Amino acid sequence: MAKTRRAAAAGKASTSELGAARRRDLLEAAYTLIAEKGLEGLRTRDIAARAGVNISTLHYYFGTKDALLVAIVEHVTDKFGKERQPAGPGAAGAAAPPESLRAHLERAWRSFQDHPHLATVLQELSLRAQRDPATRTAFRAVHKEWNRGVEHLVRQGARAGQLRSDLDPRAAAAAITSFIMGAMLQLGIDAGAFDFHHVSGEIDRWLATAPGKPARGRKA
Amino acid sequence: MAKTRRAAAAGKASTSELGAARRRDLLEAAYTLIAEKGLEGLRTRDIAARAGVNISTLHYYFGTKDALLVAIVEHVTDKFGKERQPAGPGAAGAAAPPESLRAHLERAWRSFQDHPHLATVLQELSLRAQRDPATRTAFRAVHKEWNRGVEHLVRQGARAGQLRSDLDPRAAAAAITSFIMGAMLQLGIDAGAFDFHHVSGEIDRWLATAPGKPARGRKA
Amino acid sequence: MAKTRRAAAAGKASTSELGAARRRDLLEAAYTLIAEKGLEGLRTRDIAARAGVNISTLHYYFGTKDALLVAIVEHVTDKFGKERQPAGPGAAGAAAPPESLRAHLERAWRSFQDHPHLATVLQELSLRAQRDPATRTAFRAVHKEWNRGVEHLVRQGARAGQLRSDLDPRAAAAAITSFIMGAMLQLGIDAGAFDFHHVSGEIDRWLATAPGKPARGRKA
Amino acid sequence: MAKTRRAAAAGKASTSELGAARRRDLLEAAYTLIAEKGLEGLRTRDIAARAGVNISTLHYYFGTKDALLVAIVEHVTDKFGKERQPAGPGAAGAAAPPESLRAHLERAWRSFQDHPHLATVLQELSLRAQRDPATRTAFRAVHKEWNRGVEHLVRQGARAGQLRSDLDPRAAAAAITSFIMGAMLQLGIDAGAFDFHHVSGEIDRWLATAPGKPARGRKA
DNA sequence: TATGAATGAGCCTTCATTCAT
DNA sequence: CATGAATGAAGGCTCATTCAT
Repeated sequence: MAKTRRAAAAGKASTSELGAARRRDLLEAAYTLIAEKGLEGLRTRDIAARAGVNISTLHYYFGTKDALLVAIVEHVTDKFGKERQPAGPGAAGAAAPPESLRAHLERAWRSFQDHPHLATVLQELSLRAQRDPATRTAFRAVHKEWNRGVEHLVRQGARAGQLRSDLDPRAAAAAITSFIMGAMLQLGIDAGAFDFHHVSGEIDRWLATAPGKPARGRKA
Repeated sequence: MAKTRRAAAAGKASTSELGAARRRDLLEAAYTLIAEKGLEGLRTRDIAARAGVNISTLHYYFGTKDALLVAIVEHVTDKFGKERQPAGPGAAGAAAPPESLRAHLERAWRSFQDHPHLATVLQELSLRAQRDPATRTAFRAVHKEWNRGVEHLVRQGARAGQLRSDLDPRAAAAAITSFIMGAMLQLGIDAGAFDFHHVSGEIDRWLATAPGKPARGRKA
Repeated sequence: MAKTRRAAAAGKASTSELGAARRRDLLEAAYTLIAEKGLEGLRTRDIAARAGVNISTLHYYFGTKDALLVAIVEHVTDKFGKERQPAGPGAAGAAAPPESLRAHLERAWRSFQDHPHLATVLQELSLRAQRDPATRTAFRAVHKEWNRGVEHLVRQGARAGQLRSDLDPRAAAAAITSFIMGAMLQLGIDAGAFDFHHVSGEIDRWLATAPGKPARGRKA
Repeated sequence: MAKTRRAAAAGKASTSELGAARRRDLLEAAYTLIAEKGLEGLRTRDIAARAGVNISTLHYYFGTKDALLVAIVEHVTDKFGKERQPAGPGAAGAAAPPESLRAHLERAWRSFQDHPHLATVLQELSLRAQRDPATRTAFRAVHKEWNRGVEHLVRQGARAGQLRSDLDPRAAAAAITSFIMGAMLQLGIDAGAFDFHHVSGEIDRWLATAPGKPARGRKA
């Protein structure tokens, strides 16, 4: 792998409804397996088996393992995007009350809770992105969009008086997204020693207008 | 790999001075290669080749690739530990003036700058730790020590009046270390869109007693 | 195959006596299999099996199927060279009586008779040489040497008064070697319709000084 | 391939005009690809692609790759036959002046020059014929016809007094056709070291009545 | 202590072929 | 007639590991 000898000749295959379904099945299978075994332990045979198709079918749809991996990024983007949708700038147009930063952190947390694989897969892909240009390109979009979303939240919070007015929205967003990613990493290493709720509460307090009392948690 | 067919029978070999040197050479070679190719692309043959020994020699010293990987964690711990030493709790006993949080962030940053491989290797191992118990166990120590170090810093900063007094030191430390790890990840994906200095400055401002004006940076 | 992704990293492996033997075994196995199944049907697994070693051993010694194929050319060169040795320019230095052209043709014929695979393998490689530069380079040497040998024969024959004096030795040699190769091809297609003895006798007669009577053969 | 699991059930399909055209397109595509990539590199998908049809269509018309290959022989026979037509026995009935042997060689040469693929394909099929009975059977006809044609030429030349009277027409024809085939092989290996014109001139001289002076060519 | 040689298990990919539409 | 989708059976190659020396 790694050095794609032949640019994926396939990928075009998804004309029919059924073809699209097969593609989704394969991507979903790959997604789950990445979470379970890591990219290091990902085998095309296993993907095909879990999707209930022959391994040749996988190549028929994606051509190459590398190509499938790139497609996975988009797949995850969709998954992840849907989770964060309510916070997206687009949703802000409605009369819906702006979501607080705290709520965003909570929802991000819940999202990872509900989709236990998401965090792992995201990290795996992040790492791969550092070495593989194709993955990187595809992955940047996710990050940009995510950062922009949080930036928007911060701006709203500040305007609404919920957050300190001296915040640099862009930098704050970068800090927050970084924190979330790092938190996932630490949780993976030592779930018992890291209380997401508690820590995210602390962060919220840093940014809040009225500095409430520090929460007394059992661990942090 | 993964399922070690035969528990590492070796590992005992490091009695002599020369043996210890060979071990170090191999570990250093592995360390560099992990940074360059990732765990996914790590090959025992390459490690041996870079260390200038036969591949059998590698197995003589480490028995198994898995065993070598565990040893790598300790190796990295040492490396990383030395970098952070001045900030370590142990160093606090001296009369040395307490380091500011800002300084810590800056130094962490510089440390990654000086050792460009460190961040990558740390991430790779973090990810592996999530799946491999042996790695996890070995890796937890690093994180715990690191978190404790930062916690100590926060406590000092608060006591010295440089940081807000209402901080939860433990949670703050967890947040900060998480941020640093996440920042490394984001930097790997899109170095151009992430200004570590600027963002860490923002964080520093959140925790500082006197909320200075937000820095006007080009990007964040 | 075809486009060697990685230039054969191996090939160096033949230091010891035993290693050289393994190499020879593998080449001999490949040689036989090419004759039996053709290059089209040549499988590395079969080669290894016939040589009585694991397929990995084959790659240990040759690195690539392509590399092995190039090595085969040299192997065949040796085989073929030994057969033609008496006619070689080098052998002419001795007091040995010069070999007649007829004798050369006869011996070439007997050589192919004794080594039934030789002709087939030679043809397969000739064909491959037209497309693969590596094979071509290695194969040109054989042809050049062969042509030179026959040219020498013609010159000697003319000088000795056995062959017509107006021959262009170089052109005659080219014609003769071409004839032999083409004859092998025709024999492969329709052995019953091609009597090598008879035809080569005819050619000999064309070049001879005293035009003897045409041989009355059963078929030609 | 090789061992056809299911005897070609198709092949019957060519009733309509359009069907015949499709067949021709596919054969022509296969013919070109054999010349370009060799039988070893011939892929049914490539053939279909070059013919502008789906790969299933190929199987609809020929059933099997093997069957298509047999059909190719006939296709080539036609092609080759048309080129040699003026020299064919059939054409001899007319009052057309008999073609000289030299002219035949020249024309054969020009034919290969004009149809650069022909020689290659012929050789590929010759080789295949040695192993595959079906191909062999189909291919023998071509050779027989060709040999008979040349034999006819020789006979005419002798009768007309242009060629030596002591020739064995059958053997001479076999020698000449063998030479041509071998020459094609050598040309493929080392075009720079083989001057067809010069060499065929030499042969012509051997057979001619009046032994002219050997041509002084640059190379042979 | 160190290594050259050898291997078993497995990986990604290819390709001729089939079948429902 | 023609095709898109799917597959079984390899095929070349890799890699961690072993073992005699």
